[in-house]
Amino acid sequence: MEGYQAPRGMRDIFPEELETWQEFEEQARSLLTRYGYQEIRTPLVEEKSLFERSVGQDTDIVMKEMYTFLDRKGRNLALRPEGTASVVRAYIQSQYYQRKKISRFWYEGPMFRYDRPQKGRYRQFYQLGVEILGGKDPYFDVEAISLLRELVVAAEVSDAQIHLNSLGCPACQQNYREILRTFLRSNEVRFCQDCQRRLQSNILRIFDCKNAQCAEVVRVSPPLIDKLCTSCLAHLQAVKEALDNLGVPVKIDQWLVRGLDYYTGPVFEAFVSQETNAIAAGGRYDTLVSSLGGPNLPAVGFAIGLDRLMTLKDSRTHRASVIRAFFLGGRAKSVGISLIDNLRRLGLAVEVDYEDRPLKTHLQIAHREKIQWCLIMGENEIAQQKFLLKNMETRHQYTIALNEAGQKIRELTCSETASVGK
RNA sequence: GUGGGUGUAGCUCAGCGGUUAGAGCGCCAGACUGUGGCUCUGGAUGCCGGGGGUUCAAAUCCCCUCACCCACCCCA
Repeated sequence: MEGYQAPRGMRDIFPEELETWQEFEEQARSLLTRYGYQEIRTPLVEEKSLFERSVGQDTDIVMKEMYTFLDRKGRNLALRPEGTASVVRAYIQSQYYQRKKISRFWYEGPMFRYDRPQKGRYRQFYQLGVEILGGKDPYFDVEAISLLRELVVAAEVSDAQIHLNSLGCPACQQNYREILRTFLRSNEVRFCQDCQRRLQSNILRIFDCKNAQCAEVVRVSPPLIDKLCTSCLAHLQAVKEALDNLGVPVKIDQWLVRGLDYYTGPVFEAFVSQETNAIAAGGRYDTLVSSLGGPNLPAVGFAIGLDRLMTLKDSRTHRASVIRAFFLGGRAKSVGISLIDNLRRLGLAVEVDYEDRPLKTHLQIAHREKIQWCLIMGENEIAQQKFLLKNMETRHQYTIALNEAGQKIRELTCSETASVGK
């Protein structure tokens, strides 16, 4: 009652942490641009049924994890639990496929799932995703996977491992489910309760079971990869070979399956050593566009879990790049404020401490707050039409004439910041 | 959704029926009137997550609730 707190599983991200995010986002944006991807922004809210149809009626996401609500007109809406459905919907709605043969989109933003929170798992979490729409060639899968790898590398986390499998086209999948079901039926009694259920609902999920007995049965069951049709197998092999040639390390993982229903071909997940959960995942979804009412166009994409990735990325704390200004005495304050006003116009970042404190205290505060540069002005300086610029790290202090402020500061802060290193 | 753990000062935690709730770090003030990292001296830390109950007495025991963490389920 007394104090508000963020809803369960949702959190605030403060500037110190955001610095890490922004560092990555900068890299990512540059990388994505170089790969020819364009940003797309879609609503956080969509019709609930969009996700039911795309993600799948029988998935946990749809069955128990969606934030749904009726709006004032009684529309059945949902907070997006993932990004692909929205992008595909936007693509179809705008008939974007009429403008370009191949569309390469990327997006970043919050997703919502009513999960039980854990470390690196939030009810509002952030994904950076990529979708290639309209491309059938295996090289599109290759591009997606190598881009994923580049992005993870850009995050400077220790080496990522990418696992690759193929779920096969709908025909393969149906066929394999039957084969697997028949095989596993004979061992049904040995499965745990969860797997008994999976046998009915989502049979491929049995591959993920950690129960030792289940794992034993799974180990001897016929691998999906052996049951792929020639075209699906060729596609997977082409992807694997091209990745090998490119020097993108991937590991075929025949037990890899995905939780969303729309995947139809190669699927992949990225892992990093410190974490058992995947930090990114994706795959080919050749039937989704048409099943959402669009033309029959193939597609492939992936999403990175940024919350997870960012906890692994080491955050180097550099000194604030902003100049801290403070003044000793009222006259200095009023002269100083018009000085910094000019400096800002020249593009310099300056923040002011307007409080009247002793110089000593100002410096202490600046020191504690890891400020790199202090701009100091008092009566003595005013008398000489000058001010002081102090490098807090080297303790060097420069006396600068008011009329050459901008130029001098730029010289000093550029050269010394660079030489000091970040 | 299932099972378990933890909530005490800004932070890390101690106290686990018995006066007025503690330590370290941090913070504030002074020594030091316009020059920060050290030192010394002094000071404040707080609805003991919230609500209810048991008791002469609750941070401590019980119930409920909220949040976080861990393992499942699932997922990124």
